[in-house]
Amino acid sequence: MGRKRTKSGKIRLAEVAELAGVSPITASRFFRNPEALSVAKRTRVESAARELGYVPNLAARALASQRTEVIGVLIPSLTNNVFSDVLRGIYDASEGGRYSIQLSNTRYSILQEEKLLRLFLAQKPAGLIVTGIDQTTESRAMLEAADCPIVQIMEIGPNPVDMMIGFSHYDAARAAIAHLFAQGHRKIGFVGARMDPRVQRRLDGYVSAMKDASLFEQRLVVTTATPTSVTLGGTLFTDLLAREPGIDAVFCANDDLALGVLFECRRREIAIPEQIAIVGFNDLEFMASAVPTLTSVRTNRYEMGRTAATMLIEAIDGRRPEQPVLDLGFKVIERQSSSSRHSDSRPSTSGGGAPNKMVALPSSHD
Amino acid sequence: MGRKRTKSGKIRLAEVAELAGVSPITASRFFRNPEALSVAKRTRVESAARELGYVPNLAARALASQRTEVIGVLIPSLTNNVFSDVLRGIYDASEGGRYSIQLSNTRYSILQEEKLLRLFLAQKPAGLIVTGIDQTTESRAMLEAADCPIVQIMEIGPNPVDMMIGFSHYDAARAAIAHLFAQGHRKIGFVGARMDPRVQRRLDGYVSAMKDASLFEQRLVVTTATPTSVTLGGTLFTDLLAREPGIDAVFCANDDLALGVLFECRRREIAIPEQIAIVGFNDLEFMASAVPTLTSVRTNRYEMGRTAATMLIEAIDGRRPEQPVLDLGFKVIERQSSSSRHSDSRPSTSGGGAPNKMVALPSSHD
DNA sequence: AGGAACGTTGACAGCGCTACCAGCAACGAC
DNA sequence: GTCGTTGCTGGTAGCGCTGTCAACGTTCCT
Repeated sequence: MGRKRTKSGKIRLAEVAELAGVSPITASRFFRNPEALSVAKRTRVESAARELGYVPNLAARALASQRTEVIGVLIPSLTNNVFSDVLRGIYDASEGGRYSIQLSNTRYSILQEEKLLRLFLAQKPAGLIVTGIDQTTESRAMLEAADCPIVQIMEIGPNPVDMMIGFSHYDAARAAIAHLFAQGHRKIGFVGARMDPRVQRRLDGYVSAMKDASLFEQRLVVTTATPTSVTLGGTLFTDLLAREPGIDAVFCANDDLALGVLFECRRREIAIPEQIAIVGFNDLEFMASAVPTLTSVRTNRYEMGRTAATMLIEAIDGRRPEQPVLDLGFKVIERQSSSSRHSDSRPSTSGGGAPNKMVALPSSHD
Repeated sequence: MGRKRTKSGKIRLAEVAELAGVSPITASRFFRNPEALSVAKRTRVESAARELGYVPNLAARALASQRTEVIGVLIPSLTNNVFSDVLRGIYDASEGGRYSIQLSNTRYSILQEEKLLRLFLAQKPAGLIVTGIDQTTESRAMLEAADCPIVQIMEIGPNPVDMMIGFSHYDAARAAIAHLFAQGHRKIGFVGARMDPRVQRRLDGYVSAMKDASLFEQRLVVTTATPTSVTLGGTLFTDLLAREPGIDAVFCANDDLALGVLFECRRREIAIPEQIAIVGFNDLEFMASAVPTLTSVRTNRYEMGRTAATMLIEAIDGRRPEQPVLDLGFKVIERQSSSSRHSDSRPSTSGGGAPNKMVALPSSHD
């Protein structure tokens, strides 16, 4: 016969209902849709629940309702500052709500992503946030078949699975190069690490801008599959100089590399920006504080995470956004490392303070 | 009458059991303790499950077994590099296993931590990882009453709730100051931000080392509750110089501040280490690559996360570690920014390469 | 006044799995 | 030959909650 389980000692919904003098189902409704109850019963259930310290059993709820209140998040890296900002936005937006975040790390592998996706979908998540637009065809099929809202983050592109929020890395790179052109630079090198799809698109933007100006040369591009680091910035820049000593500017695919280039210039006593200009990507906090201050392309990472989670939760609750694809754009933040007007240089004090020049552009979808 | 639920269309354990020609309970055992089955049934269930593409329903499992396979992780910040390394270790160690990670951010508030703890414990997690040893008495009571293994990470101290892994921030700070003393520095300033309990203990270590040498002065200490940043390093250092222009070294409570101090010295044309030596804390990657390279106290953050999760999972599975408190120690990595032997300076090439001097010390518990 | 429409409530069964115990066969000890 | 003992298997009864539908009372309309 049956078991003699320890009954877990916890307060159940039935106890709350009994104390409140209502049926269990009414008590259940109180927690899911309080407006459906009469005010009298609502207050009775509320005080009963409080008095008993009732906490719903999520496992039972998930089993009975055939759905979970879990939002799956797939990101390629936990180390990269870029994703920690996005994550913070996601967590901030989900905090206090009924949905909990289930995070997994694809390590920049789309096969790993596919595996994790399979795992996630088997648990019927309430929603999914996935990074980028480069999934395996298998992953893509699973996402399209999934019966939950999905947000793709970090970039925008054609054929969204569902919702999409990000910006055009291609356009952002072109804007960075346009800025360098405007400052009079011509022999502009590209330094990139990891070469994940988004970095690749920044490279594509660089190449197209250079080709448009008939200035592209393959030897101006130095990339590696190695994960990014400040040290690597110095190494790649050293390679670039060896190949083409005559460069007058470097566009770095991210800010860590840019900082590495800055330090390498210091070691080699190369004057910035007089001899070589530097532009980074993402506008991490330290860029404004370096000596000289470093130009970068600002991206709205925290906002991206926050908005993605907000949109997703709205969609889960049945309020789909009017605008399923959101372009958060970017801004080229001009600082000393690429400024030809030296009189504009900021005074030699701690970073921050003086407003930076900005070139704001919405990225166009192509 | 009953409902006409859509039956979710998914394969259930009963179907697997039927195809394998065993009872559902035997099939269930296969997934939890395969050794308990005869080899014949084991293979039958295995192939049946594979054939049907069976995925266990975690909600049903959790409901029936009265426990979840969730490990709760409470950390104070998602932005801080320090925690992203720890997190990466935790995720790496849990990957592939049966436990999933539930992460929450306390934002350095022990009240928020208490709230989250209550939330977590209500769901009966399989285990918990909490940051630090400074919980509210209420939190402490909940942790002690919790019937799951718990690991406290980031530091070690007396009275562990259960397991503990970290190092002594106090001793690490003392070692950093001892190193500066050995290099002949005497007027050593302290720069700290956020002032969470661990930074506070680094300050305590600094104060005690200075007092031991009869060199302590209150005006050598500049701190703020503001979150840390590179820019803030410059600002605090500026304050420090204003108070005490005669300092010959700065101990920074973390590496971001140290980088900010480095840049501020550049702005003020203060020679490092000739006029002022700099020591940071954590040894983030960029420290080895800065110009000059920056001395720091290396902490084993990834290992800490990894080991914490591994220990916790072992404990959940009933194999408690012999050593419930683990001191991961630290190392003072001496680099140019605090080296009085200038001939030792590294050649002007990209960072990395030449081995660094190290002073390894296990932290003593006091 | 009769009935439709609405708002509110409750009974019932069951979501998919596992704890508990019992049963059964095989084997060794006495 | 009988009695444990061990190893494997299965039956039963839930775990705590919610979907479905029916039923009730009230209001508003014709």
